[in-house]
Amino acid sequence: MAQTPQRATLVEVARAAGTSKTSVSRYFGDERERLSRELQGRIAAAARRLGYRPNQIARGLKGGRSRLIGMLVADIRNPYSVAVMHGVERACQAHGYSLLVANTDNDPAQERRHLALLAAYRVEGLVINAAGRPGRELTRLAEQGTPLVLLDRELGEAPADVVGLDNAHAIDQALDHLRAAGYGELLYVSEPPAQASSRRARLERFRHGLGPRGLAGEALCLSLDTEAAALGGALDAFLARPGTVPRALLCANGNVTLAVTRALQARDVPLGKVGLMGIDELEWCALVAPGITTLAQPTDAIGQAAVASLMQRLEGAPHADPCHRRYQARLIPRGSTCRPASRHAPEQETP
Amino acid sequence: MAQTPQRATLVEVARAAGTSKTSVSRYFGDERERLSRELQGRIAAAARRLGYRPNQIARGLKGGRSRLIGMLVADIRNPYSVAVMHGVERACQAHGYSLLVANTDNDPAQERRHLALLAAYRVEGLVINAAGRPGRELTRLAEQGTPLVLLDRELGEAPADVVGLDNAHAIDQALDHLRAAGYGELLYVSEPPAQASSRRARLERFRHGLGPRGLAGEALCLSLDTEAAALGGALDAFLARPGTVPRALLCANGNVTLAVTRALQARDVPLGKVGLMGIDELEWCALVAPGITTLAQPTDAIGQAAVASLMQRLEGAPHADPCHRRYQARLIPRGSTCRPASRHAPEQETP
DNA sequence: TTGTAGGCGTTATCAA
DNA sequence: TTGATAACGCCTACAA
Repeated sequence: MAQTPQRATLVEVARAAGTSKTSVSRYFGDERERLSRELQGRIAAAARRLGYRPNQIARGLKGGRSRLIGMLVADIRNPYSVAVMHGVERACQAHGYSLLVANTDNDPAQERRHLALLAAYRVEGLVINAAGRPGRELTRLAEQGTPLVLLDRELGEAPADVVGLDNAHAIDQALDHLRAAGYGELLYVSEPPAQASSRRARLERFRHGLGPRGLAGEALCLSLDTEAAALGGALDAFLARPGTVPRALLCANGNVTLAVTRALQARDVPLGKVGLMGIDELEWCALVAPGITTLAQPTDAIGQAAVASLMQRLEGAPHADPCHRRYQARLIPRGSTCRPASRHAPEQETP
Repeated sequence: MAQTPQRATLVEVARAAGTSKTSVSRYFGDERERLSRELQGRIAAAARRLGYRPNQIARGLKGGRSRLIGMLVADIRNPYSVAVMHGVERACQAHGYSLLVANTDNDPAQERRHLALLAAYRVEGLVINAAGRPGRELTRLAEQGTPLVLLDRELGEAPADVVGLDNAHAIDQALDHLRAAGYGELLYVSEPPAQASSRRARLERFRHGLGPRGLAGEALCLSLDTEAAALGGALDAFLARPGTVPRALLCANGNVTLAVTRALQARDVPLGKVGLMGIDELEWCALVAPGITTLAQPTDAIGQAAVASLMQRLEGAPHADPCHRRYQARLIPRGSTCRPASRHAPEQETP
């Protein structure tokens, strides 16, 4: 019971197999072929008997290769973040890396701390899905040679690849869809754009996309955490406005869709009569009657692309110019954008 | 641009500050007070100038303390898992540890691989929310002194603490609530119980809890991945059964609730007339009209308790007997368990 | 208060 | 095909 067989080390295996550290190291490295069949057998037996596992920490120390990728996530409970993270993790694994995840809960202080931590573990690359406030820290990391990938936000300061949604096109898709469905007056609801470039990109495209399509509309930016009450008021005002043009709400992301749906339900507003559409597909969007129209992001592809980008710089051209990879959203039309009056065939899903 | 200032090391800082490795080590360790104010200043300046960050990998090598906690998650896209993970991560951080997350996608092969990986990184403790198939690996880890905590499943083979829901009491709460709401015939829907002890515990309690309450019912166990079609058939059969006793469905976890809700909606079954209740609170349960009654798990507390358990063994009594921590669910009554006919005041939420 | 020397488990560079 | 030996960056006696 109190017996603690201690973790076996390379030397112990070597001793047990009657050989040298070097050979054992070669066996567990990628040079197994250089060893005689017989030696291989002895080492294998000894290792199994002792339950030996190479110490990745020591390994990382020597080679300077931690085989770790870090990921900074602003909100780990956000389904979008998790979906992307899933793609990132699978891709890391496929490349022989492990993923060290740090959640910041949208707190700049934690962001800074976690960034330092990831640096301390000598992650070989970094996927960032957070505000990126500590631009200085990031810049230094980049200068020291750590490849950076930003998810859905540009930082300007640090040289980094960017992977994310084609925001402009996504907004275009939304506007086109809403117009085709007969809605003429829109309210765009977003979280504060200051914190993320993708929010700015979407907001801007919304504002500029109205006129050319003959749509009216305005944007509402608020923090879901601190200004929840304001949302209700704004919705009331929007819905009570005089006029007969059909109105619709466009939600800038999944969190907003959730908050708006709650607010509408609290007001007994039937979905569809007032249009509702959101960026980000969530598992429940089909369940809330009559179904909420969404633009689904290819989260898995985005995650994989992020890692691919890191790998490229890790193995290939570390100092190539930053590149952008923009992915297309997929429209999933549902009842929340079919006006009961003029219900017509829903658009086709983009394949 | 092509300038790569390389990462600074302890020795370089020492040289730059005109002192020895030891003092710099002390400065960044927990012995800053032993240094003269003046030396502290020199070291601080040099470190800042060089952008020095202690290498956690090297640090871990010497002391054998990686300051890493590992977490094995069966399905990282499951909101329950993520919620617990959130608690785990925060707790780790509070104790000065980082969390290395490994997602297995419910695949035993990946589970084995990831377990080996976590071991290779010398995680000091392990939180396990997966099938735990490789019992041998776990047993060895435990024998080698790595504290283990199982989330919501017992393994028997390995000595490990268990943290999770008080399954028996949760089922009791569900049965009591459904009976009080006037439902007399129940269908319990669960994923295959073979893979997790908590599923077995819930299932068993369900079966034994019917009689004493004068309820009729049966259980349906199927894999949501491979037997989705069977679910629809079983629901049809249950709903079409002759008799007038009000019927209700009890879902063993959030995934089941989602699948069942989809199936009911595809059949245009109004919630409430047929009762629906699920274990696990999900953000959309309030949104699907008339609201789905759930039993919420205290995920944050569970996550924190898991880490607390690890810390206790890490710092205190490593070989104490395995202990169980069971947390109570909180009933959130909603419209899906109010029969339209005999609608009565909803029960009070447990605080 | 400060410094010296050795070692943690591994890989890499030699030489045999 | 094998092995001795020196790093890797840090921590920790021990000594001054």
